[in-house]
Amino acid sequence: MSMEKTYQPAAIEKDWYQHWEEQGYFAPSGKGEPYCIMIPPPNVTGSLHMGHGFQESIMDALIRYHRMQGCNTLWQVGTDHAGIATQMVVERLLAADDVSRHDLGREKFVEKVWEWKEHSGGTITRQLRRLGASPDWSRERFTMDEGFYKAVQEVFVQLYDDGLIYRGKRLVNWDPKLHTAISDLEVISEEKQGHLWHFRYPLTDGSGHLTVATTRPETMLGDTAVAVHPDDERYKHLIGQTITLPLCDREIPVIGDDYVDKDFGTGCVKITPAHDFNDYEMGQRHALPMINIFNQDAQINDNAPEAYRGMDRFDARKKIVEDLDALGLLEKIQDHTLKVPYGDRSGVVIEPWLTNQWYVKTGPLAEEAIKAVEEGEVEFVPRQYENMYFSWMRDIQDWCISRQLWWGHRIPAWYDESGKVYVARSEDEARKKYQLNDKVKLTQDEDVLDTWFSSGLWTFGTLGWPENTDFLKTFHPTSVLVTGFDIIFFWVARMIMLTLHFKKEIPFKTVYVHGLVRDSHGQKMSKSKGNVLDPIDLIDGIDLESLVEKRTTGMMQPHLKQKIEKMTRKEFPEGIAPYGTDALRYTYYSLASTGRDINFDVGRIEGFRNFCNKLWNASAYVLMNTEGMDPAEENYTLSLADRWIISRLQEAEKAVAEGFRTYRLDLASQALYDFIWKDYCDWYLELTKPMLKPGNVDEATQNGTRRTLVRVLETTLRLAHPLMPFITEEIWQKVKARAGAEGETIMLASYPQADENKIDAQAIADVEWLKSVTIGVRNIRGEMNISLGKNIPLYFNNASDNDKRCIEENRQFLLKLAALESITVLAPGEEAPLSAPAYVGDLEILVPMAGLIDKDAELARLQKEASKLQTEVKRLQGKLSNAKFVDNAPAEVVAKEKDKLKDYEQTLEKLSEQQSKIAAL
RNA sequence: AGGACCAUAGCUCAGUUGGUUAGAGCGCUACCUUGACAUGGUAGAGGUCGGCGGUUCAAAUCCGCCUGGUCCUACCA
Repeated sequence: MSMEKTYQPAAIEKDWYQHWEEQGYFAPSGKGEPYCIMIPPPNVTGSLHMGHGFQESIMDALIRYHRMQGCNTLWQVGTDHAGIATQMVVERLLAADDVSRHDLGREKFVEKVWEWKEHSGGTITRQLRRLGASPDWSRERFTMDEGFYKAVQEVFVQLYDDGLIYRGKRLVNWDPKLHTAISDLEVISEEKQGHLWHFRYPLTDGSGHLTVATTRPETMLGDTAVAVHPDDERYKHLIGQTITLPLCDREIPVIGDDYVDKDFGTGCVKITPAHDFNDYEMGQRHALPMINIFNQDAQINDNAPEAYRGMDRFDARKKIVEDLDALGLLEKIQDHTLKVPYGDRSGVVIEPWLTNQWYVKTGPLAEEAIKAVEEGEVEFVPRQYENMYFSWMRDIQDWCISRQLWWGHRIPAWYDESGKVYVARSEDEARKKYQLNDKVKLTQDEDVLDTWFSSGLWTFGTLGWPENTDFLKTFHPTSVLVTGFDIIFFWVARMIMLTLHFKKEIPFKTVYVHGLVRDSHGQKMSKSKGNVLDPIDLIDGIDLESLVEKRTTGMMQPHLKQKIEKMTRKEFPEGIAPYGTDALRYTYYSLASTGRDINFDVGRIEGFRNFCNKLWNASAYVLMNTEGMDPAEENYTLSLADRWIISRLQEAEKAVAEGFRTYRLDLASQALYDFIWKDYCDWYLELTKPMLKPGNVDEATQNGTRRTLVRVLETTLRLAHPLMPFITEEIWQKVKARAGAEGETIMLASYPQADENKIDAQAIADVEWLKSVTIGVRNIRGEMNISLGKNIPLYFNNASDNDKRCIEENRQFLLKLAALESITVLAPGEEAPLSAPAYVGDLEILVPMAGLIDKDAELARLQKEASKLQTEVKRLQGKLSNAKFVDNAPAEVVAKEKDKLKDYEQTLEKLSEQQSKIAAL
């Protein structure tokens, strides 16, 4: 069974994936404890980015881990219909043919969207396969699925009947480009440089004027009051009087309200209840009229004076400032920094606008949702994210759930001709429910629901609710939700609220919150920064020209093109090498610690590609040395090395399990990496070499070595499989027979569990001894530039009984690992040749200098060692001469420090003896 | 304005309940194509753990303040 000289991921990944999928290995086994993860449904228009890659890799590791542990594992995938995003994509396509959705009409347009979805939607779920993800594809769901729509309707109707959904005319965040309301969370406020305009508003009685300051002059057309603080000595006598609003010639009152900050601006605020959230509330308090001055495009409407009608809001602003200036009413213009709200999809300034919308009354739902987390029913990992959750939940606003879009779940509400609303699952049901006869004409609400409304039902809606299906009974509540903190409010909070209300149970037991993937300098990856990495490119590799091309086409700001090109060429002069899926996944795991930012450094993936190659080549060695072996051979004895690697394996298994238990995949992956590279490859494989050399040891010991070699490898592969699925499967298939393992696939093989009884403390201690001695010799060789090709004689002096035993038992190992020509143990009093020394406790390891070592170089080496120790000795002496330390610290700690000091002092003494001996030459 | 998180080697990151000569990978230096692996091996250099104070016998670790960074939430028109 020969293997390629280097690991070639591209050669095996697709085949294995296809095989697994065809064999149905991803589906729940139907046996064992249920374990379920629901994918946070990515946007159907999306494609796989680094953040997805990271998240899916984590979920897949958790799923594979539990599947191998015998759980009945369901990982359910799907996408959400992303109302606004998807509608925009399709509209843009239509626009290319100069067609608008209004040309097509609603029904035709929605058909087009479905067509698009069939052909182009779900790119991301296809890309998921490249990551080796193992969800049950047969249960892939979409938020617009028929069954899911049923759940959405059911929830809407029930919430309405429970009094938790209502319709109301209120100010909403209106997107004048997309012509829809959006929720608070979809509004991004950005700090901008603007102005504060000071206008004089004349008092109606002609006795003077008030000066108001505003950042939005155009809204003055809708002013219905001017507010001052009731205690403001400057103005309080004016409360109750009126001013005549310039340009509109309307009389509006001066009111007192302690919302006004006396010290900001002029202390007088113009109040526009129809176009500002704070003014709206003040309007409610003072029963002010609301004058809406904008149409849906945020152009001035017919409620405003004729001169401004039809103008865009920003043009109107300019015009109004000019006109007021002409009237001598512009007092001054100040520079002013303010937060401007933008729509996160459209990028245009959001307008508070008065419309009829549907709302969820979140108060009662939030109360339960807070309780679930407080009482530990739902647990956040890391815990600190609970604060974020609580702070939002305790200050939650009612949730505007209607959207003026065509793509989405249509609101199950009907109106009669007088505008009275009837909520039911269908028009028929509405008639029955509200006892309406056929003469009443009903029309369905035109609006659709916020995508997150349906996403909120994801855990139970996708399992068949409202029907009580077997899957629902088995897998709900789900085990863990894996998500980014950016989505705690959007989604996690809403899922908890809705699921508690409808299922009377939590949606998931644990929320594992991971960080956000950024570039290696902590910058957010974005097209406009040109620092985007595509996970697929890291897997398959990409040449420089294609990468530059990819990063610089379709840019919103073409002027950045040159900069991005330069940066890309500098960072990736050779393009990106193909690293393979397992290396990418391993990189993700190594970064999955508790931090909030994940800085992805391409330098690290290369290291893990090398790691894959290391495992690959170690396996080649194992295969080469176990050819033709009988896995059932019973004539074997385990050597020290065998017992040691088996012990270390148990410890690695423990560490990996702990990493999974605490969601510290960085620690799990590190433990595994160290075990494979440092323990298994660097030491154990080297130790097997002298054992397998003919004539060195008896047959039973050789059998033991072969057995251990292949069995530890086989176990390690299973241990590593959740993290690196492809390479482990490929190798496992080659070694399983020799290791006496059975099964069709490593995916379904059992997961290794640490066995304390297999931890052999003596073996660990002995190998530690062996390593120390070897490293001592190697240090001398390395520092003295003695080639490893040259075998050297070695002397031991001052050996204890234990040292002598170790020397004897490890003679073969020592000869090989330290490349020795001979080993001599000096008897007490016996004179050693002049040597370069290393010390392991009391044991002196001596490399004779004759013909090998230069006097000055050796003196320098000894001096370096000595000064290191001197620093330590000084530190320890100081510590131990401090009575407070000796009196107060635990006796063990003091004893430990004393031992260390003694040890260092002795070594130091020997070093200086040695120095003077050599110096005397 | 309030809050969270972060600051450890040139770079990207670990560091459990306070006690390690503070670790890893990459990069760097020297040597090495040794029969698994040069995507490798061996050895080495490199850190007043952001700053200042405090608690303690003992602080990278706990507390306070400051500086720098990232990000939430709420905003003064």
